[in-house]
Amino acid sequence: MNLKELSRRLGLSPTTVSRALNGYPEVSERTRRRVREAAAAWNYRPNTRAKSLATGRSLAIGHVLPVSTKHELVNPIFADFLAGASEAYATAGYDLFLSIVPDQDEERAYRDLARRGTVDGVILHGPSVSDSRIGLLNTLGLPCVVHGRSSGIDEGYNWLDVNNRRAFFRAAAFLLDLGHRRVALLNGGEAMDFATRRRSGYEQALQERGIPVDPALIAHDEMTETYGHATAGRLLDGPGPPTAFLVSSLIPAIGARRAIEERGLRMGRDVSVVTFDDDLSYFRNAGDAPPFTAVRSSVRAAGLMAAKMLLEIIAQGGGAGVPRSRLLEAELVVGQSTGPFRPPVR
Amino acid sequence: MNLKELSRRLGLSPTTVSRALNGYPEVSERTRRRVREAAAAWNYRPNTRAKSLATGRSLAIGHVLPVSTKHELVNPIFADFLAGASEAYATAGYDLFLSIVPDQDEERAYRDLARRGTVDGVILHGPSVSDSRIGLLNTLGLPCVVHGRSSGIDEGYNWLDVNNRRAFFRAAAFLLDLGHRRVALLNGGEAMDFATRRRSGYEQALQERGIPVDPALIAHDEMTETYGHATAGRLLDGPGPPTAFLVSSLIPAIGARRAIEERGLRMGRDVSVVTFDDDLSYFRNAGDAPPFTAVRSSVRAAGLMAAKMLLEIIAQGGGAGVPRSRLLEAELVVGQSTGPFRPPVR
DNA sequence: TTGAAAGCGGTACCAT
DNA sequence: ATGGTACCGCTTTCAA
Repeated sequence: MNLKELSRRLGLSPTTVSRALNGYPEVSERTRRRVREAAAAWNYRPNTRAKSLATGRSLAIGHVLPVSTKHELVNPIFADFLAGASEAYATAGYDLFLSIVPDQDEERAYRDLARRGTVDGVILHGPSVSDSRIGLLNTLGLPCVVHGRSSGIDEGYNWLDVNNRRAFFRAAAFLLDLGHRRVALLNGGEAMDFATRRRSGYEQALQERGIPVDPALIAHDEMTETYGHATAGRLLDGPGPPTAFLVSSLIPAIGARRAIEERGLRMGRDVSVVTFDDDLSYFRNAGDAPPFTAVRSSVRAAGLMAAKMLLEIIAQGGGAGVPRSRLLEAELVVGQSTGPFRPPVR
Repeated sequence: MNLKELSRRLGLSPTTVSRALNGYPEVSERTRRRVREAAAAWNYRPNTRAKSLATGRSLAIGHVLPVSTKHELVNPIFADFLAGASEAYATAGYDLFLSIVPDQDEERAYRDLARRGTVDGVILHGPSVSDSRIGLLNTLGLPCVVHGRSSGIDEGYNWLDVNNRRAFFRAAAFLLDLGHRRVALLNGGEAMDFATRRRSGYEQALQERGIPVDPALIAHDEMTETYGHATAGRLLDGPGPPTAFLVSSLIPAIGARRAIEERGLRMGRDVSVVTFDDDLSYFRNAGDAPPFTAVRSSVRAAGLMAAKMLLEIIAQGGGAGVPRSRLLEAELVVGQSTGPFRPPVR
């Protein structure tokens, strides 16, 4: 069932039917209702491709996700972000176009997206410091919202981020105030913008307490399970092992916990592990929202917000308006689950 | 730069340029080369929407993912499956549309997808026993590959699945042969096809060893962290607590481990936890591929295979050919990481 | 081997 | 308030 067919059955022109369905004011209410009912009865759905070819808008949003060629694994949290974004797209009648590309191909992916007219805008994931993609998208004229920020970028851009610095400041402060003196930081790759902010929060907490920052306790790498396992193991076996780990993501934390268990150490008693992923600490939330779940819900919410932001920008012409931004404050949910988080008494 | 523009610059007709670019044989090699070079030089990319409108094929595949309205969380493993599928689509020139819908809306999502001509085929995720979506897609004439299977469906359909039954048989047998007598099964929702198969493998292992199946040790629910935490806690606090847990997915396993840690029990010594997610056990793989990573890699591979299967089906007309299927044997990677997995000596 | 022209399924301008 | 028609960018007969 297409427009022509439907209009023939109604004895109307395609023009009128199109107008009726798309809410144009010049259609009489009687006609509109007739058309609406017929469309529903015949189960008519406009062909998206034809529609977007005619309007010039694709009614789709692209999410381009770089994956490391080295590890090929996707941050699992990403699925929740997409679920949140989907919700926004569904209500706005947009499709979600997903493009998972090896990181070295990413620039080409954006160029293609723009040239082929596949999407009306994109959400940019995993920004690094001075991320070149932001400028590229600007040049291409493709509206964009960055999930995260990119320090070093001068031009205005739209972003939604969590307060990584504050979150890690608070997490580190929490551990230090319990008496920990050797807190290791298992951070993300050095080029990642979030990693620099998290490190800075961690360092500030130490400095405010007059505790020297020990570079040996800070690690930067892609957040894999192997990385968490190897790094935690190395630190635990080395001189002056940490009594607590602050881990940037769930995945390396799984590895770190395994390293701890392998050494017969008790979680939360001999060694504490605090994991962050986006805006929530991996502490325990006493009752119904366990930590990982809480993180995931919040990421889902972030996806929803970012998508809405992008849709608004597109609705307003997509051009260079005032850049929008939103900073989600870190929420620290503290409890006692895998131990009291206190340092062991020597 | 579009076709018309490009052809004007070349002094050729759009027809010839189109033919040259799409590999039609009737174009002279000289012309073809000229066109190819010009296209590359001018960075020409055909407009996907126009192309698919003209050809009737959308050059896109849809992944429709049902999410529980209750929990709204997506199985994180899903991101890896998508990454694998993406790889197949990228090489074939296909796009990936993602549609994450509340489970009660799913039927409408499929109908829309088919009618609006958004995609040439879909991959169906999370099939239940006697899943009605398979028949629906058949009716709609939308080529489809099921990730998983659906017992109770008579008509032929295409699927790719792991050997859940055998995997859980082996995992349970492994624990029982170490001397465990009370092995709890934290399974997925009762309606899920994979859950029935996993349970059946688990039960067979018990029966073969003459150990009665205790229904109190078997739990079925959506695989959330809360579920794992609450269920494991309840069983540990109850009469005749299990000495081992066989958990169907990483997420509830995180909860279960937390319940164990909270009770001061040592992982792998007082209580063992074995997690499955798709075709790999959550045992430890000694060196460079830690368990969770191994699982994810294999899911990625499954995504790649499923996508290739679907693309072949579409290439062959998409119609009702001989249904294809592929059963991935479970791979059991055993090692000692969070303890020897032996039951505690009483 | 190349080109002209008629669609694909809509939208939107210009008439009426 | 409704209809005719020229596009949107590409493919595909059909003719030359």
